[in-house]
Amino acid sequence: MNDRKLKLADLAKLAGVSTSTVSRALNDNPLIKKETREKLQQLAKKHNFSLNTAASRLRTQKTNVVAVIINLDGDTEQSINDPFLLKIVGEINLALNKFGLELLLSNSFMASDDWANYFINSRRADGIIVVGQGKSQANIEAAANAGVPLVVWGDPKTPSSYPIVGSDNYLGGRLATEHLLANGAKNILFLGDPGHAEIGERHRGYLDAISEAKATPHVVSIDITSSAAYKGINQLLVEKGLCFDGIMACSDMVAFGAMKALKERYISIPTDVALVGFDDIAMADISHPSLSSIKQNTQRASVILVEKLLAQLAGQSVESQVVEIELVNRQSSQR
Amino acid sequence: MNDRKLKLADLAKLAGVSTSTVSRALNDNPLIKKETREKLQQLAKKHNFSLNTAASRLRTQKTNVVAVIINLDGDTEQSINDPFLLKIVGEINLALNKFGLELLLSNSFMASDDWANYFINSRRADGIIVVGQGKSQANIEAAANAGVPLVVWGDPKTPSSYPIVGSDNYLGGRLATEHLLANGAKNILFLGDPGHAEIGERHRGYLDAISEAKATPHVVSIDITSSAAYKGINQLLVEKGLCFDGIMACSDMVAFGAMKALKERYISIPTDVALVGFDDIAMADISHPSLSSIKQNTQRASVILVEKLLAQLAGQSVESQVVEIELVNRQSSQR
DNA sequence: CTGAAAGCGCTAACAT
DNA sequence: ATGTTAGCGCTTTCAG
Repeated sequence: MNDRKLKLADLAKLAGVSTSTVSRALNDNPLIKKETREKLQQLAKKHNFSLNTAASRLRTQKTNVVAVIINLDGDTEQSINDPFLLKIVGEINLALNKFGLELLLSNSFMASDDWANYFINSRRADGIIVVGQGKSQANIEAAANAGVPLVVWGDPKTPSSYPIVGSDNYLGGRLATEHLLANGAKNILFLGDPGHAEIGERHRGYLDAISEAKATPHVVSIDITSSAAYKGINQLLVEKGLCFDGIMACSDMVAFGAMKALKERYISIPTDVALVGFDDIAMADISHPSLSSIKQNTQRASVILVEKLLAQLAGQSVESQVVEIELVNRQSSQR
Repeated sequence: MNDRKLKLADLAKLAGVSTSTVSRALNDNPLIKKETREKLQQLAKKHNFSLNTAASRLRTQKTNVVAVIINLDGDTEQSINDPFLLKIVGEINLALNKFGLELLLSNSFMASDDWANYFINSRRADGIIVVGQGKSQANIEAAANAGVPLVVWGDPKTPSSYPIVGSDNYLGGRLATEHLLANGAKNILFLGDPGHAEIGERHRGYLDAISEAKATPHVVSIDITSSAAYKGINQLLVEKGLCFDGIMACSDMVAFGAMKALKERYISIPTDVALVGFDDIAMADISHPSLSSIKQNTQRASVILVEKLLAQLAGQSVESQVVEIELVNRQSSQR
């Protein structure tokens, strides 16, 4: 790093071979004899040499970079506060690294209308992973139809011209609700915004489970934030009193907001109200009472997302895919 | 995006001017007459044209990319679970975007010994922002001395040859402790690992406040995770009973772990034990009781980090800088 | 104010 | 198994 930056040609001169040989050796091209290759790789390491990615990207027309876009309807609240996002982004990064790809992070470009163009046409990235479907899929659809290689973390059952990888939200909603019913809850609230794609599916699962149990559904539609949940439950309690004995929350953060409202009024969890969240963030285990939740397999989903993106880049056609979910049974729903 | 990718030369031909004119126009070079410039910019937009960043990076030897490295001693637990990290990374991204820079995220390369080389020598990024000092600063120091442009989010009072931006951790520790004392706590525990740079400073602040109050310090040294805190407090209670009436936790997540242990034993917060955390994550406001905490100004710190990196890239010498902190007073410490 | 032309550092046909 | 060489698409000196 101290000596003026070496280039491939310098290294070639040092080794007394041609630039193509060095290039091939460093790229593990099998055309190069093993011992030559190893010798050159050692020389490179010794001189602290790295290929200039700008040059090789220009030449190969590939970046090995994937842009990850956090897509949250300008709902900055959630974007900044939900730990679940970090979990996903972290897992995606790991998955990308595994395939030799790098992660260009963006949480602000979704706003502009030609975000896809921005990343792809400018050769900033080879493909895009969109995290979250948001409320409207129109712009994603448009980008996909324009030929932008992209995959989406979201609800895989949504009809789309691009692959969506995510949990079986319907099943999650159903399992959570059935679990509450099995634990004796009769009047179960759904807490969340069904207008949001993934949450809409959770809501459907909830509705079906409720209807099978011949119970009455009740939706408290709120923004996907703790504070909205807190306010929503508070208001309901003020207006109608304790008219429910179970809550299926659309996310753990939302569940915590509800929990706070309940605790402040000394409504016991799970005795008076049983509660299940969604996401299984770290806090679910550490809250008191601990929060039962639907665990999403973010690690597996991330690997699949990357694999699908790569397949797409290789020209294959790819389908949406569901990853399994699991109910994690903790104190908040146990009675 | 449908027609084969245009290049600068194509656009120049379309407009009947030279490539240099187009290049200058798109880069807002004042040399170009205003009307020519606007005409060309419109043409570019109309044809959905973007400059090929690989080519321009190769030519200019600048990437306008900053690598952000999450540095956490391979302590994956915290890395994946602490919402505070997301907050910082999000803010840094915003700050970078403000300056026309992009964020290359890395949470796994710190492990390799030549991470700095990897990003800088290969021209993947112009500079590096390291988030967190971790337990050892040796490798950061080495990279900085080798001339890698880098800034660190950490404790600004740590002696270093690179600029560190972060909160006044000493003051934070002191304020939190003084606050607990003012609320009547006599036996205040410090919960966290003082071997960690930033936490060490918080600990020093704690010690000074304790000693001024002629109280007795007591450190429970644990990993910076909720579960370690939970176990630590549990064990202490088992072995010595309720031998304390206040806890200064090194982070909010750690505070929540402690809270859980206390609640499970029906020890009242804040009546029996008053509690203050650090970071002021969203959950602090939504927990019950809500958690008093030292709020770090991550937004301001992020902007400063980016400014300092830019100054460094411009060849100026830059110093570490402290950003203000603030005690947010909530229920957990109120009596 | 605009144009011509060189060259950033690499890779991959093509040649041997 | 290795070398020669053209060229990826842009920016910028130099010339006008």
